[in-house]
Amino acid sequence: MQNTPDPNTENDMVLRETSTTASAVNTPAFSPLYQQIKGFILNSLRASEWKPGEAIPSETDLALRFQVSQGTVRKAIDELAAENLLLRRQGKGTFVATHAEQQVQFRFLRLVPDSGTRGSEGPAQRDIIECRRARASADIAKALSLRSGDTVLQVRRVLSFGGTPVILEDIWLPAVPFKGLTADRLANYQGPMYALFETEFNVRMVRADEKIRAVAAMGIQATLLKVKRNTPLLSVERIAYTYQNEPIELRRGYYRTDTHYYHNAMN
Amino acid sequence: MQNTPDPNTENDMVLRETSTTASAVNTPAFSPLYQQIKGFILNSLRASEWKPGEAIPSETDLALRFQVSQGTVRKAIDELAAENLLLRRQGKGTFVATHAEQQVQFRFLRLVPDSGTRGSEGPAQRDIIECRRARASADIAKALSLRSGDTVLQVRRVLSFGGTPVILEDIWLPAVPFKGLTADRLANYQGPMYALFETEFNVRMVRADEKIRAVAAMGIQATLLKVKRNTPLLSVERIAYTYQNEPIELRRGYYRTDTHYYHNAMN
DNA sequence: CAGTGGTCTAGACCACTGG
DNA sequence: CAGTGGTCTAGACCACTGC
Repeated sequence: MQNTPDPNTENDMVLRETSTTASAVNTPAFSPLYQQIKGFILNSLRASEWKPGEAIPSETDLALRFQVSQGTVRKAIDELAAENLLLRRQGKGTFVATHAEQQVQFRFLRLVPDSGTRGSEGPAQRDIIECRRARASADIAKALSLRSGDTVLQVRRVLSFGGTPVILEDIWLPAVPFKGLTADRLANYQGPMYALFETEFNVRMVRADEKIRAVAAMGIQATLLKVKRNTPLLSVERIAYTYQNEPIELRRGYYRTDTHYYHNAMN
Repeated sequence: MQNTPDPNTENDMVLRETSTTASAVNTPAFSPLYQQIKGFILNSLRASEWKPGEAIPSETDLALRFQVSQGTVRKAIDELAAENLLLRRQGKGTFVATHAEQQVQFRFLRLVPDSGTRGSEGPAQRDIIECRRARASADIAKALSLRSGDTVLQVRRVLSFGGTPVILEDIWLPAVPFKGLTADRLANYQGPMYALFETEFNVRMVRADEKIRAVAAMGIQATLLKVKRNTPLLSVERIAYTYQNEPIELRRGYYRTDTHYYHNAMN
């Protein structure tokens, strides 16, 4: 195979067809090979062809499959690894990232204790206050790309560290992909909720957006977090996305920041 | 030049000397070539050999200089670009990142208005309330890696959007690198403060850590931000770092979050 | 030991910028 | 047009893992 891909080569795995037609105006739409391979891998991930924690085919495998050089596959995987979708382990292989791994657990939880690091307080105590089916209000529906009135699951829980309640969260999930989720299931599962979502519902959280505000604790919040009314709390509204930027979870959290702080590292 | 670097080759720019001695035990300390090149570039940046906004030598230049292939230089630059230290522009060159660029302005300010995007409210109004020399207290000194009692500059300012005060900030800077900084200089400068630091004091902010809490507005804060006492405010403590992870600024901000929110995008 | 990812090369060609 | 970064190749060898 020459340096310049030969358009006449057949059986070329559908790739390499960037802007062949060269018709009239515009439509350059140049898309590098590695981007196309990235797209293919992304599709396989989305289709759960390779599951979180499993290894994907080796670089040489994929290179053969796509009829490209290893370096090209490598660049595609590099980008996916940089986006935390894949995890490379030298000598072993490339693996689909998962929230179940010890190291990257609570990847989206930025609250850390004033002294010590996360985990130094021991495991969090998790109390499910509520778990019920409901109809999506307009704002919930909008956040989750649903229609108003669609069925959603609503979960309310409190996380405590060392016996002190620190986080109160209301979580909304579209009912369809999470069919069968119950309070029991949540309460009995060890490990992060997002790990449960992966193993039980084939939903992997890939990205999240948070809007953070300072608010005064209202009645329920004050009660559940055991603080006085009007205590300042951090309000954290999170929308989490799966592959392809589909919103799949809305979470409204209230954090006590008298013993913890929200940490944001910016590069 | 063969594929395997020949240790006998002379005049090799000090590079390529990873673990030649191969003495007794351990000390593998394998360091890839591209890491060494990355280190060299980092040193040049630190030494202000190439200034923010300027182009660094081309990839082919650097490859010749280090006697390595272009791909190796490329990988070094790739990583630095991913860390936002360099900025690649196809057809033009690779540039030292700067806070003066329109696109990446306010890279560390995560507060955005509830409606519209940042900047949609027009430029911020900046009022310098105070700018004075002081002695570093224990906690300030610790944050800036100084000794208690060392001279620091303290700046207090208010940022307003559409006439409403939204941000109150206290800023501490070590006096030495910022010699000559005055309230006038700050007040008259157009553009982000970090851009001023680059051009006037050769200090480039490269990374920052923020600790975020919800607090109740105290007297001074309430007055300057024109809110009632005890209004919940976002407390944002930032430590900004230059190259080599030297802390160079401590900033304690109080943000009103009734019309704005702190945005955190997590990958 | 074979198999994986990680580094490095030398060279070709493409896409973009500006004079 | 020359010069820059961006893509791609084919092949070599290194570092690490586990059987």
